[in-house]
Amino acid sequence: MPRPSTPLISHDAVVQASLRIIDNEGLDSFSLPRLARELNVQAPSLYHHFQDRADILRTVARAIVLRSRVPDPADCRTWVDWFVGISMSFRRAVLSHRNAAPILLEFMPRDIVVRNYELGVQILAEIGVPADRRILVIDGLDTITLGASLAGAAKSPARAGQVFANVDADAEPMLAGALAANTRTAEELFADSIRSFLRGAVPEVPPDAPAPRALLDRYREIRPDAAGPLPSAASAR
Amino acid sequence: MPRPSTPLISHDAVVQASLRIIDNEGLDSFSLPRLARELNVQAPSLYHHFQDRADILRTVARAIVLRSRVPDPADCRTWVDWFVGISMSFRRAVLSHRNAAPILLEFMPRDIVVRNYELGVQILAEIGVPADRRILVIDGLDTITLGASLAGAAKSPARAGQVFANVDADAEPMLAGALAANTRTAEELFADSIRSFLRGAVPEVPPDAPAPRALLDRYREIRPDAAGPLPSAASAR
DNA sequence: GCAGAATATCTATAGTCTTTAGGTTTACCC
DNA sequence: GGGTAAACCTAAAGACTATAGATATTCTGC
Repeated sequence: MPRPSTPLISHDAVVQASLRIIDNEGLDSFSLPRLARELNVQAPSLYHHFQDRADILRTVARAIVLRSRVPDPADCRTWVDWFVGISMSFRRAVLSHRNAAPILLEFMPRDIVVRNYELGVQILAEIGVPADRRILVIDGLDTITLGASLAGAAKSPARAGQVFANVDADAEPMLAGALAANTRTAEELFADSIRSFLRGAVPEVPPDAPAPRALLDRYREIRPDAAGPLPSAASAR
Repeated sequence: MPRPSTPLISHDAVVQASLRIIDNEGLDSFSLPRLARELNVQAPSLYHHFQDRADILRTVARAIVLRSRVPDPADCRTWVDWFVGISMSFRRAVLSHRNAAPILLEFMPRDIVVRNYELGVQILAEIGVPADRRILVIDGLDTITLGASLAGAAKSPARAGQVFANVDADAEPMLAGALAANTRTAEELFADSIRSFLRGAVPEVPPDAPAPRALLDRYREIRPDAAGPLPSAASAR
């Protein structure tokens, strides 16, 4: 069955099929024969579209991260809202394919992330953060966001909702007590961590200072693809 | 050559040999035949000591994390020093085997980390952090530390020192400018991120409040193995 | 509307890797 | 000193990545 009228394999179909396998059967189940079967094709045919296995995984990683968005200016009353929004969007994108976390660690498309940080630095400049502290803020956010997303995704699915697992109330009484006293969900903890970090890293700008609206609107015109509503929180708790 | 007088394979020897391979040749080069060769042994012999490949990697992950220590009370003038110290110790332990980061993501020994957090919660209680906010602090620190360590380790070795790679001065002028204005090393940025987070998460306790010395000393007596000097920063920049 | 080139699939196969099965010799225990 | 268990071995099954080369279809230019 050589050369069909319409190609059986496309980059998009490969990404979708890969994510279907990884989401439903786990990363260990992903292999070229398995992926080929999902596409009704023989494994070596994939090499006509991708250089090697890593090339496929790189493409999958890009697709996951590309679903994260710069928040809609309308949703950002304060400058803090913007940073919390972009971080949550990334986190949800990662957690919606939690089995793919190891792929993201290896093939994180830094260029996509870096592109969005350009606007982040502009916002910091606009609201009055000194030049020598802007990288501290951006790097800190990058770290917290990536770390929380990957670590959250790596949790066993059963304990995905819990904040900490493996806590023994006998061996760690205070920690167990703190967990009992905690009222926040994992997602709320994440958002509050971002807010706490910003409060501590930028003490001279009040957290409820308004977002620089003109800047956000201008960016939206330049790169309409980057902005958009946050994906649903449904499966990303 | 069956059953030698002294065993050729031991858990410790396997961990050391594994790390030697992973550090020098990369994680892709690690395989049971390669490990067996390093130990002058045949691959299936490893199954007499470990259940499977994952069991070996789990053991390696534990060994890496076990090298992180609770800081020496003498080095902790303030409570913030203690949290910065424990986080830096973990980060250095991970970065001293940067090629092993994917192993840590999959096999992170949460029980070791959790054990140390018990003392963290006790410190927070002692200095007056309200019960319902203690998990926010511990979880935030956990996230930042794990995220910064894994993300830092995942960087290509050439760019290990740089804060951000892939920044195009034409496409991202403000970000490039911020990078130029940054005076901190990656390690200093990490420490400052921790301090910023603590300042923002615990605004009611001054960052220079003293560490609860009695608590730290008591813990050191109970678990002398956990405490100790930070490993050298030599290769963990 | 056809020849030739390029394309998209296939089959076959080499070379790894993980893991199991089962054999062999040495060390340890009573 | 004899039996059992430990710690190694060889052989091989089964899966996966990747390459080589065959084959039929579509596209291009005339």
